[in-house]
Amino acid sequence: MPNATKDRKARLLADLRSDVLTLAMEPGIDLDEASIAEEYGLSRTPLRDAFRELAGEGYLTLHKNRGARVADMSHRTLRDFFLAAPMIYSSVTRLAAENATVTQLDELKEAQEAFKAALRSGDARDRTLSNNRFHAITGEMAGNVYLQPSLNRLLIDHARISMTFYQPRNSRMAENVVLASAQHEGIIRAIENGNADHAAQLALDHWELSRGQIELFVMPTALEAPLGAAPGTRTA
Amino acid sequence: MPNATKDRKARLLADLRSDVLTLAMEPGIDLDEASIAEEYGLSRTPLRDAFRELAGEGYLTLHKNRGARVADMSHRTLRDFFLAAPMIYSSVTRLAAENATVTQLDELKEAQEAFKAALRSGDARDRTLSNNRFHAITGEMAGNVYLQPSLNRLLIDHARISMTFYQPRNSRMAENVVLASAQHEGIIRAIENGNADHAAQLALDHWELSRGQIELFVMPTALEAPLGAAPGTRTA
DNA sequence: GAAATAATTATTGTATGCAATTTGTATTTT
DNA sequence: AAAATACAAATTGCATACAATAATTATTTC
Repeated sequence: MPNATKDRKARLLADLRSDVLTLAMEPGIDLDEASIAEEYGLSRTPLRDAFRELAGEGYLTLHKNRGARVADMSHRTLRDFFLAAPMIYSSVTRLAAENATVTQLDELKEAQEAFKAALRSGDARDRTLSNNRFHAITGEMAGNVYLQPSLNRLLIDHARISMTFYQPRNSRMAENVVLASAQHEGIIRAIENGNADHAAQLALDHWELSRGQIELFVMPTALEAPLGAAPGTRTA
Repeated sequence: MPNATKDRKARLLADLRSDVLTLAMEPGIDLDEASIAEEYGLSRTPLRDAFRELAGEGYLTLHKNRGARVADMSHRTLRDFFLAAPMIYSSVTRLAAENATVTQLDELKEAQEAFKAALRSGDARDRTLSNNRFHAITGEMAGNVYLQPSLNRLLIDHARISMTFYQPRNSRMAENVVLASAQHEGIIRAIENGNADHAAQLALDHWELSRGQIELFVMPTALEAPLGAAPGTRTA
């Protein structure tokens, strides 16, 4: 009577999702059916079912006769990400302002509280997951079945990119995270007031902040070492 | 030795996809596992696997302990469709012009030939499927993993909406289909020349034509009958 | 006779065993 | 010794059997 298989399957799904989002499972690694099935007390049938479900959502990719892998991330996907994100984020946030229900608004505020708590605790995993949840809720608010799948795929990789690039190693980065939190509050207000244009603009601002943070990491300020003088240098 | 189970599963997937796209399977109806499994000579395990796969792509929806249904279409989805379509179509076509390979371009031309052949034959099913394929190829050309899932969902419902609304019942509608074909040719040229801006604009034009066709059907010109004079009228 | 409850049937979800495919290792051949 | 082939182990895919859940029918109760 404790732990129905149904619950174990739900737990598996939730675990895999957050493990992928937080990079606890690295992009590209393949998942062993037998060991995971045993770990969760499930047979391989419902496990494979869960893999298919997660593959449909973009967390995993399935290769025939080769099993499931954590969805890959290449430099190509990073470029695709930069292209698609601002358009989808602003559109979704606009529609969220137009269609949000009071229940959803409460959920959004709740997610934001969790996000702030994560900032205080300094736990990267919590920060990523609560931020992910915040934006996923805006997707539910928008309620557009055609945009939702793209948003959710963006959110998966946004979480993973943040986990690699968002480890505040200087004050500038730390300030940005606080600013991001303030932007969340602004988005909440815009949605609450049904101000669609403003919500869309705030989403773009929010994206720009995130983009800047990522670029800071991808293209750091160059080292300043005089040519040919660096110790340990072998050839020009 | 003929018809490996693998092939039967592939056939099942292809059949279900085209049946959904062409409305041979109506939105909302539920699929019986046992009968379909028998029809295709498969056991229920690979069948359910196929259902999950198609659910991930948006063709079906899965309800727990209630099996699979053909994805629904409501007035709500129609509104969502009108909102999302122009943005996604134009973005994808733009990216297609930037990234298409020669192989993909050949496939696109091939799809367009099939589309024209379908116009000549007058077969609505062929027209819908070849048109669907044309636009799906532009999605592959764009190759943006974040936009593709939304595009594919749009294409599913675009096909279904076209199947209901695009049955040329007057010369205006028939002309529009020929114009749509010409627009396809324009899109091919723009992609071939790598003219992204032009491709994006042509995609918008193409969308507007389709939208107008749909509106013609959703909001037909009103009947002109004098008030109270219609035969068979019962109450005001 | 209508409503409610119980029993039956049908359908979906899971577990196990077997078939097929792939991967790694050992053996053979040049 | 290197390459190629053949064999063995492991992993994935499918089929059947069973368990659990929902839908239907029959029975009881008022």
